[in-house]
Amino acid sequence: MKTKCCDTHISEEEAQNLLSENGISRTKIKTSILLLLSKSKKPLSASEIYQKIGPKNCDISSIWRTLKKFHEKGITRELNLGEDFFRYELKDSHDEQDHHHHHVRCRDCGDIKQLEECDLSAFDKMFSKLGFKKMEHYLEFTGICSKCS
Amino acid sequence: MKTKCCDTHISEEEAQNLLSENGISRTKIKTSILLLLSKSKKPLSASEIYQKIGPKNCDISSIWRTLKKFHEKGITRELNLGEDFFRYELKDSHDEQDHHHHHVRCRDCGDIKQLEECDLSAFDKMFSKLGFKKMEHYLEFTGICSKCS
DNA sequence: GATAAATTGCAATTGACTTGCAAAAAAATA
DNA sequence: TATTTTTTTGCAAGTCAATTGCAATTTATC
Repeated sequence: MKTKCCDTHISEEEAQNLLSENGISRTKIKTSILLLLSKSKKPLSASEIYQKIGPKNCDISSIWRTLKKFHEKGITRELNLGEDFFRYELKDSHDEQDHHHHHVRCRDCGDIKQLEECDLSAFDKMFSKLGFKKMEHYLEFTGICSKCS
Repeated sequence: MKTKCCDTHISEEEAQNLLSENGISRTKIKTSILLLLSKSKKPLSASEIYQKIGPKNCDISSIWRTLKKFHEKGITRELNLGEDFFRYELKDSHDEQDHHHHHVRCRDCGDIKQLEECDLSAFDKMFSKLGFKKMEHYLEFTGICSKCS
């Protein structure tokens, strides 16, 4: 089953299939979180998800456990956009190479936009198109060092 | 006065001058933090600094306040290397353009190395030279959006 | 439908980071 | 140098994201 990270509505049935395919119980909360992530135009934080589901309908700890499990299973990506918390988005499940994209966040209002291209030189034009100024970027690498592999 | 971000020992006097130049009180703690950052081969976290200075010799809140002030004055750079805390390094005080570099962090042992070049295509070679594998990179942008400027 | 396994809510806990306040140290002024 | 003003410090308490133990509930398995 193919899913896209943002702004792609998946049905409740598709969400449940995604859970089954990954050996995860098909519960109300997990389905809801998948639907929310698929509908959102930007990656969501745990507390945003919590607010959307409704504090009466679930506990924040259940959301954290779900997000952790999704991340372990490779269903979602955990993003740090320079805020002091993480955001989560669905991975494209048919994209073996994990063609992740990037985001621009306004340091003033916090608005987040998704970038469609991933060539650094191309970014500049895109930023002016988007109306963004005073760009700063954050680029870091992780890997497995020689001692550990 | 010229300082380099990592692995450059500055003297106590140089550290104190750096403080004065930036209108910051020349206290023992602030001088110590500058010296530690200049000596370290990798960016340091607040708690690493706290351990090195010695918990009996200062309070962690003073370290946080100092790091915050250094950051405000542009003396240091605040880095998020995909951990759940920040690391700090000295900026090169004579580098007007803030030619920041990047880092590789081993997802296994946490070891951090500094990259000397900043051309994305050049990174691949460097990683094999460093013996790093299974690279992942984290690239995000922030800026000021049209609504806010 | 009964049993085993996983998930949930609740409450308590950790760890990064912040803040108010009074005492101590540094800077400014005479 | 002595005195006043300003800044910094330690301590304690607090915030907020994220984690964990446990008993009750739900889902999966047979």
